[in-house]
Amino acid sequence: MEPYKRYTIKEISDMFSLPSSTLRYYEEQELLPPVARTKQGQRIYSQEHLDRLHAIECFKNTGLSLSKIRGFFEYEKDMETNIDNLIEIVTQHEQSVTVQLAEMERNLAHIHQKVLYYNAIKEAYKKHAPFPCFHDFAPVSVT
Amino acid sequence: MEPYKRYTIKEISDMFSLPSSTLRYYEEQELLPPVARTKQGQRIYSQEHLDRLHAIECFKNTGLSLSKIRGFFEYEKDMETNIDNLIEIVTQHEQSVTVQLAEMERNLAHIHQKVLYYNAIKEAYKKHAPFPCFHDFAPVSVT
DNA sequence: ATAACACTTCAAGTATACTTGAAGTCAAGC
DNA sequence: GCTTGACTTCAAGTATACTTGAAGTGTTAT
Repeated sequence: MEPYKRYTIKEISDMFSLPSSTLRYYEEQELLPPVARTKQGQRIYSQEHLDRLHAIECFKNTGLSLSKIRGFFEYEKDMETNIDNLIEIVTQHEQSVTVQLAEMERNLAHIHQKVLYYNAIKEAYKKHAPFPCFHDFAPVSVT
Repeated sequence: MEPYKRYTIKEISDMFSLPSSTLRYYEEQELLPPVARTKQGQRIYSQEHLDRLHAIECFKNTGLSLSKIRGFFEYEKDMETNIDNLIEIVTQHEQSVTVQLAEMERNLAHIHQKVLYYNAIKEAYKKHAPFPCFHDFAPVSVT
C-alpha cells in the first residue's frame, strides 16, 4: 500500500486520456478539489483527484453537463445539509441512465439490422439478384 | 394500409420531439431527402422522412456527428459504388456502440453504488452512527 | 375586415466544452 | 552557458448543434 501517491498532470492526462488543458479547465471550473503545487508551481494530484475524475467521467458520459456535475460536488461539500438533494440527484440520474441503456440497446439492434441489410445488398449485387428490403431484417416483433 | 401518408412539420416535430427549427436545420444540412411543399410553400414530409429521422436519431444518440451522418447518407445515394464503405461504417459503428453499452453498464453500476452510499450516509446521520465508506458499496469484484 | 395562427426565409446569436497561442519559468543534459 | 522539454498563466479562438428574431405570407375564426 502506498498511502500518499502523487501524480503529475501528465500522468493524470495519460490515465484518463484527457489533455492537460482539459484538466486545467476542469480545475478552473471548480470540478476538482484544490490542487497542490510543487514550489515551482507545477500541479500535484492525489487519490482524491483520481476518484473525482472517475466520477466526472461517469457523469459526463451519462449525459450530465459540467455545470450539473459542479452542482453535485457543491452539495457534497456539506453533506449533512444536502443529503436529501444528493439522494434525489443520484436516484433520478440512475433512472435516467437506465432509460438511456434501454435506448442504447434498441439503437444497437437498429445498427445491427443495418449491418445485415448492407451485407445482403452486397450479396444481391454479386448475384445480380433482386434487392432485399430493410424491414425484412427487423428483429421479430412479439405482438 | 395508407400508402401515401403526408405529414406537416408540426406532426413530425411532435413525433420526434424535435423543434420545427431543428427539422429545417437538418434539411438545410442535407440530412433529409428533398422535402415537398404545398403550393403555399409549407413542408410536406412522408414515410422516407420518418425512416431517415429514425436513422438520424439512432446515429446521433450513439455518438455520430451530424457531418458523419451526412457522409453516411451521401454514400447511400450511390450504394453500388459505396457498398463496401457503408458496410465498414455500420460494422465499425456497431462495434463502437457495443463498447459504449458496456461502459454505460459500468456507469450505471457506479451510480447505483452512489445511491446506496448516500442512503447509508443518511441512515448514519439519523442514528448518529459512524459514516460508511464509499468503497464498501462497490460491486463484488471477481478476481 | 381584422385578428390569430401556422407556417415561411435568412441572418445572427447562443450554449457547451474545450483548445490554442503567446509569453514566461524552471531543471536537466550537452 | 545554452538549449530542450515540460510545465505555467491568461486571453482569445473554435467546433458542434442548434436557437432566436425580424419580417413576410397565407388560411381560419369571429
